[in-house]
Amino acid sequence: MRDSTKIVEPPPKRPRGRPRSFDTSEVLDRVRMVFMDKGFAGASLDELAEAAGLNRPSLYAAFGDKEQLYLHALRFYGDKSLAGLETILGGKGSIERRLGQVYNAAIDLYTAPPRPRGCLIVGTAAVEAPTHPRIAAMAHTLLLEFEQCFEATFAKAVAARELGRSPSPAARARMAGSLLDTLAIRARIGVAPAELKAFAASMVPAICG
Amino acid sequence: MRDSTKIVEPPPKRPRGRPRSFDTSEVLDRVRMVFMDKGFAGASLDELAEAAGLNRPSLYAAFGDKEQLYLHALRFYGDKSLAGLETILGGKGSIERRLGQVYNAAIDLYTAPPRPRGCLIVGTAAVEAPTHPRIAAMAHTLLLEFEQCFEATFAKAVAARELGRSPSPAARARMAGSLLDTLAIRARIGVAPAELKAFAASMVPAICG
DNA sequence: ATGTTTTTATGCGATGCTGTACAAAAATCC
DNA sequence: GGATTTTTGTACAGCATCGCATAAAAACAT
Repeated sequence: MRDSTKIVEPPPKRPRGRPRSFDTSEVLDRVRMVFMDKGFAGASLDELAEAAGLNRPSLYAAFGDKEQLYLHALRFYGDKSLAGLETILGGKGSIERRLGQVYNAAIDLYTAPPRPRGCLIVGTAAVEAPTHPRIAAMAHTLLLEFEQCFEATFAKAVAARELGRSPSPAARARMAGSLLDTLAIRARIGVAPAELKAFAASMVPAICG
Repeated sequence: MRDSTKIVEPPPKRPRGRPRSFDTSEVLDRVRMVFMDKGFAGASLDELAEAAGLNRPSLYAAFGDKEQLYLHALRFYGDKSLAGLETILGGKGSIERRLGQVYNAAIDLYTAPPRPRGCLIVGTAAVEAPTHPRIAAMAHTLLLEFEQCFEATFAKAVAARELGRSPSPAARARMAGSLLDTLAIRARIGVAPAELKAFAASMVPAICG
């Protein structure tokens, strides 16, 4: 069934051998779910492979051992979350409105059915910090990136005379990031979404005040 | 070497059989250390027994299986922490000063050598929440008790005209408890104590403002 | 002293988990 | 079409872990 009109396709660049039967992003998403449910230490490779829809050797070949697989999932999750944060913070409306949207979106994710899982970084990466320095380092880096994103946004709001100089954008960013930590933790241990949203809503004016 | 003067000793009440060779509090403390290092899922009963200085069957006989052992350690840790919190908050000085003392003490504990371990509740109990409802429930209860302790203190400060009516003591308590969460998480992933203390110090006036 | 009760200590069976080896399958290159 | 390359699926060896069974030890009771 070869088409004779050989269009210059965007170089598909099929590597060489048998093609993979899975999509990397989807595997990392499914694997992340398992890690969020059971934690890093509590998740077995059998569960991970089954959730990913492939078998252990394929997982090992594609991502390495369990720690490396987790790091891949963590990086992927962090980047996606960061992109979402930037999108919301870069949107329209007052700084208070955008901050509120960030927290509502975060709480929706943290408490999404079928069960609240909180945040991968705060809820599962932090536990492993004492025993897995690389996980600790990546978690640390990601939280920093979140705060930098907040800080840049607050700095712009100050420049636009929407916020006062004090507290500094950095200080406000620390408060904003800190609030995300708490929401993630409390969501995971079962605090109701409505309660979390009420708390977040009460904190937004404090951060922007 | 029996003393003839048979003083009415506080009824030692030796139960009946062979006496235990360990002290419950000390075992729970040592076990807690292991749980804080490795997490609940990551800690093996061999490690726990060795750290406790006794063998597995004794652990099982005294506390039950791993989850029950963890729950014992968690309750013990929570009660001790709560007592420490009450002591500091019930002490002398302005509300700001006492709050500052709370955070400094917490950060010292969270970052104590040989390595930062954060808080048992936030750092290890939260992870297990989706898979161990009883752990989640106890963690939830403990965080509530912390907040109630804060709230009572703020209410007293309001009654003493040291704080304004708004934000409410409950709202201030949520902020105060939330800050502890963040400090515990960040300590565990390696943020330096000095940085944590600076952040906490900057938040105290915000909570008391 | 003998018996009873409770804790200790050793050891074991069963299960689960990790990581890899090996052959079949599916694609490209020549 | 045949060779090559990479992925897939099954199977397996090795090890760790959990929970308990069983016997010895250390106390009290009579």
